[in-house]
Amino acid sequence: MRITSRELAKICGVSIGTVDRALNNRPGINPETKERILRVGRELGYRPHLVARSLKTGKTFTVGIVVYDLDNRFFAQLVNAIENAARESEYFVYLTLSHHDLIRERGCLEHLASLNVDGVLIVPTNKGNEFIRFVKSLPVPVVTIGNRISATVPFVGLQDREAIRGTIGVIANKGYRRVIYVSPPLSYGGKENIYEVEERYEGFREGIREHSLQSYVIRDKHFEAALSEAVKADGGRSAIMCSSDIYALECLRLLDIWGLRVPTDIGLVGFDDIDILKYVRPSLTTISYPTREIAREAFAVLKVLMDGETEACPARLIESKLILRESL
Amino acid sequence: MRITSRELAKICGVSIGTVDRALNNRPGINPETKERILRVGRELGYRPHLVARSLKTGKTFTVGIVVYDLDNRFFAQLVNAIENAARESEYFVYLTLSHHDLIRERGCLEHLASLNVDGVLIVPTNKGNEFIRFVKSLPVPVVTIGNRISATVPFVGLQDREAIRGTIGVIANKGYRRVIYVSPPLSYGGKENIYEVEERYEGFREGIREHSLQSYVIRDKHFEAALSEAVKADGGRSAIMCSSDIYALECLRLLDIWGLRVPTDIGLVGFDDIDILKYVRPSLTTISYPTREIAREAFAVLKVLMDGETEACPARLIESKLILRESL
DNA sequence: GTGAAAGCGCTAACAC
DNA sequence: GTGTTAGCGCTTTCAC
Repeated sequence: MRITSRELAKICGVSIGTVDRALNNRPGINPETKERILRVGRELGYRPHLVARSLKTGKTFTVGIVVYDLDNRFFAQLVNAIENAARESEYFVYLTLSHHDLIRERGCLEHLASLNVDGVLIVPTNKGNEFIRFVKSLPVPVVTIGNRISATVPFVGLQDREAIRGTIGVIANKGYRRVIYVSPPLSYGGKENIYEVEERYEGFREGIREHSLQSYVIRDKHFEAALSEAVKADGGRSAIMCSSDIYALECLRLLDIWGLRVPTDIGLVGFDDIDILKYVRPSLTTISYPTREIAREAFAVLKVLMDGETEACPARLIESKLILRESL
Repeated sequence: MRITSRELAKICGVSIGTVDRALNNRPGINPETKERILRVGRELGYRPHLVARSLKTGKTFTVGIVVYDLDNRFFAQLVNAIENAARESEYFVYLTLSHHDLIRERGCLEHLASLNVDGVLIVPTNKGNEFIRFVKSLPVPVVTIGNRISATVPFVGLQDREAIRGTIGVIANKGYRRVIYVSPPLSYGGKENIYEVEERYEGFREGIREHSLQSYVIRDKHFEAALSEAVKADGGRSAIMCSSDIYALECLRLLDIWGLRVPTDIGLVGFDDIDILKYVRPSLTTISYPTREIAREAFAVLKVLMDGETEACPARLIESKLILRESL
């Protein structure tokens, strides 16, 4: 059923070394011998046994990915783009899902290490010194995406803070005097890594300060009541800044129910530029999230590390831009 | 950095065989010895070398997945659910994307075979005898999902045909006299496997026949012009049946532009029940696509095959149901 | 230009 | 209860 290089050697009446030279384009082989071996190999459906090769060479040409899940569009696109980038460099990907679970995430990393992947790309849920030490103890290079865990661990992410701060500026310039910030927490208890959420919030605060605007912050998961109160409160022309498009869509739905028109009565800005926005009216002003670029960059950074660069701790911040549509 | 079982044995002053007994819960070892080995192993960060284990045992506890891409929600959810199902059985997943490319898909399968995965789950793009032979020649069990390639290859999919046929019945009962079927092709040239698309179309034709309705079929990729003509044509109260929600949303957008009200002027039904529908108004009547169930079932089927069942060629058709909302 | 042999880290069969 | 050994399929070094 499955033929080994040793068997192929026997069949061709040559040594296993010669078969290896033929199969892997190594020098020092008679072209005719090579041709014959390759032909027979093809006929017999010889397939290299990558597990055996890896054991010998120590390379698996595999990268491990750890993300929360793929129900989230962002992660799906990210993994998609990583697979593409990896494939271009002849790497294949092991996919593991952490489900935003601290223990499970560590399990994923342990397992990937045991599998001898050449590198790992992770959107981390864990944070803190102990985790940083753990990550550094792994025998493979790890690049974090989105949620930074340390300046000493390679990272690729978005300029979240600058993006929101700049957007608040645009909001101010458009004459809004008050911004309602909607950012339900991804997690409770403070154990999870919500670096990106925090960065966005910091950007909001900076923007508010810079432009002396009024602000109202909603961080409850069930934000309907809070939002209702916020929009009713008087304080000048208001805009809602959401930390993600999903919340913005939810706001849009609620505002519609309450009979408030966007952007006439109130402005609305999202974050992520998810693809379903084109089916929504009024069209949503949002901040782009260049997932593909992040994925490419993350793989590129990992590649450098996998290729032997051990001293560097690269970090890249990808720029995002405001996409002005009808809702602001 | 990385410690092997042989080194661990030396450090503990025992043989490698004893270490193996300790690490893998094998009988015939003094509990104290075992405890000591485990403790030292933990302290030194011993991690089993899964590549070496696989080479020896022939099992990798890995399944390969081949899908078009993850930008498509359906595939993302499918892969997500497969990863979950696999993990429950202690399997990990290799993810490969075919991008609906015939050659690349074969490459994915070849590679997965070389990697010695224990099984493969694939939503195939290829079809035809030659491909069927190729799939059967692989040294690992393969389960096809969605697009069937042969009754002799394990398959898990949806009852597409019955679902649409039944839906046409509901449309007829609601008094519609004419159904416009919108199903832009996924591919051209007839080389690609569009089994599911074909099944849906067959279901449509059967339904039309059963209920003696008028029909109008649109299969162009750019269907705006055709749809415009179709809705203008007279022929009694009409409903649009789309082969996927994405097209239904597109139709909704166009109908809105043309000033046609749904469902007052025209009915509309989608397929897949994608999650963004809740942000759309009028809410869309659609046919469910129980992705999770399909994924679970597919993995379950594969598991049986991986566990040694070689004679059977299981096939499962998952039921889907019509979800009545405002648009019909 | 080709062959022989060692060994990657593990498991499993067998010996004691 | 523990040790020894062969070998999974490949790559790589060295000898001829």
